[in-house]
Amino acid sequence: MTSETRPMQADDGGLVGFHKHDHKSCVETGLKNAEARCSAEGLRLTPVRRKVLEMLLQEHRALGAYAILDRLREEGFGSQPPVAYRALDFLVENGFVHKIERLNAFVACAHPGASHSPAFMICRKCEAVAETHSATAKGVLGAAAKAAGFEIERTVVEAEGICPDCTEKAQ
Amino acid sequence: MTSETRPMQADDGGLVGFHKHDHKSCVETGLKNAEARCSAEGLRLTPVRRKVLEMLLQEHRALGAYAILDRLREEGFGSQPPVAYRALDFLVENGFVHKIERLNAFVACAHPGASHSPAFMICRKCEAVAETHSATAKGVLGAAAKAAGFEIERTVVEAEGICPDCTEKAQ
DNA sequence: GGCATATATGATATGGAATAACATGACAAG
DNA sequence: CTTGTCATGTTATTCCATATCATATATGCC
Repeated sequence: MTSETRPMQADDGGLVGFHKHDHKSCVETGLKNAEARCSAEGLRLTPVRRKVLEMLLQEHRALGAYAILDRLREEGFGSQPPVAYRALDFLVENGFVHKIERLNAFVACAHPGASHSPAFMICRKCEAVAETHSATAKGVLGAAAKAAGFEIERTVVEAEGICPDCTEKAQ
Repeated sequence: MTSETRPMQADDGGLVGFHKHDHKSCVETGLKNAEARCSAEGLRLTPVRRKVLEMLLQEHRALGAYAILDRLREEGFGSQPPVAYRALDFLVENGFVHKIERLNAFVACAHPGASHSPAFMICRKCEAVAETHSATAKGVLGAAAKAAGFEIERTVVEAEGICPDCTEKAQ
């Protein structure tokens, strides 16, 4: 479930999620980062938004909107769908959170600040989600798009499969 | 949804890649192809399944499950969600149809028979969907995955933006 | 052909995702 | 204090998806 127990692996340039790492600092710096960027850009990281981001930073997996909603209710926030969706909209719009289309669920961004077209690897067993950049993939697809006269605004790149942990355990 | 109200036009009539083409033969060959493969592989292209495939071949855009369901009802088939979903499951499983995760909707495969990890371009204005192969994108992502020890089973590659038609019309 | 088995379909019910529409609260600027 | 703006709360609805069970139909075997 959690990433705490995963074996250490070689650095691969920014992939987060299947690696052992200092998870507490991961949450802290994530929140700090968001606060910094919000105050810099005049965005308002309100209590609900902050709470949702915190929840997502605590997991390196995707959470569905209704899972988020349940926790919001427990924490005394509003308990109706729009409460969660509005917070998520804000976080996604400003790059703090990504939506995993394959799962209709959300993960905290692992490369805060970096301008990115992210790509994801989703483990279908443990539901862990790792993020990596896909500038290259966008470039390749971009060529096809250019040839067709299609103007890309956003890309969704998600790979589904088995993470290293679950591969090991299966043996 | 919106795809019901958008009239089929002779001149934009099927955008397989946003190109003009003989759309009637497009449907015919699509069906013929499916029949051939099914009889070759011992699959059963039953009336519902065939009808759903035909519907999707007639549009080069994604149809939601409930839009499909509406038309099935009109044609005298069962009118409950599982009827549509079961047919779609069969068609997707056997590569005749793809699901567009971004839209929670379905398109007929434009490269029948080819073993592919498809990639899609989705116009957010007219909802047209073009399919292209993404072997390259998979290769690039595959490198990152291999480095991480992640075993890719399936990829979702979808670009959202504006198709050539809508770009022109906007001017 | 006639029967047993597997598969496909039909219908009911339910749950989860997402948004529309409307009302309220907090707060800053004039 | 009023107005405008933004965030939040609430209700209701739409759309996507699946579990379940009953019935029908095709297929393979005798």
